[in-house]
Amino acid sequence: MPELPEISLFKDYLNATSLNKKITAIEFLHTGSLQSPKEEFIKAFKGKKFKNGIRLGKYLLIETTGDKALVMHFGMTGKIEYYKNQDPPKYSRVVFSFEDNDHLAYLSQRKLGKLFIAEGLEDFRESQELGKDALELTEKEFLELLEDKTGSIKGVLTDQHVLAGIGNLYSDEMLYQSKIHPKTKTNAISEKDKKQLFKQMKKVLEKAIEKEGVREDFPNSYLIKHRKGGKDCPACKGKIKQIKVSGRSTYFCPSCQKEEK
DNA sequence: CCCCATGTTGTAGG
DNA sequence: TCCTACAACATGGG
Repeated sequence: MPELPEISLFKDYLNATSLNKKITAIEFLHTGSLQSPKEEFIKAFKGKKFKNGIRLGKYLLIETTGDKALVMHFGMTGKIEYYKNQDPPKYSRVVFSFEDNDHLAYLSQRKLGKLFIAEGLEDFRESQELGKDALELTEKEFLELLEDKTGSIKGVLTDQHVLAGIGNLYSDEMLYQSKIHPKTKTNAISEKDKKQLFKQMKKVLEKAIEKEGVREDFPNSYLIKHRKGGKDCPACKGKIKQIKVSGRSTYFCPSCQKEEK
């Protein structure tokens, strides 16, 4: 699930369920995601409370009553699940148990997610060399970021070091909504189109948060509902095409999104 | 069996 | 330096 909109939902979910309760135990069903030894996690978080979840690109940073923050990354298939009185959900890798006997599980089916211990928000941002969050960017900053880039626009949008939060699914969507071919060289895009892309970037991310990432609930004019090679483009009745851009499967409409070089 | 999947990272080459 | 292609990680679904 996890690009910026999904992490935003995880953040709200965490803040609604798991704050201000003492963590009485941390159980590790699989340690592959840990970026520090598990003893360090126990030392940093056992006996502490989660105070506040903050989204940072595709990362969820959780401030605690201790002096360390817990950071979750979800890879391609991760999520969190709050539960009580039952076995951990399938694919649970780490389980935090609270003083009221409820639990928060960190799940990662494909084990591509990561858990970090961080000093704080800025510190973590720097250590990961993360770009500014896509939802916090101003138009001016966005235009400046694209300024000197020669690579494909899709590659730039999904480069977390340039701007943080956009992945494969939603980059295709905002390019489709902006009628820009994903392979277009970034510095070949007109000022007008870049401003349009900025607008669509915000709109698409906000719409996805509003719809809670549920594909079926998006407007029919969204590519996400037709994201498969050979399907009809909702705007022009052409066929959606699949290609590879920046190593990722990319879907677009060849007649709406003309390739300009 | 094959290919595909909302991510990241390291390597090799132009 | 910057960019692209590709493999690797690990697992499940069609």
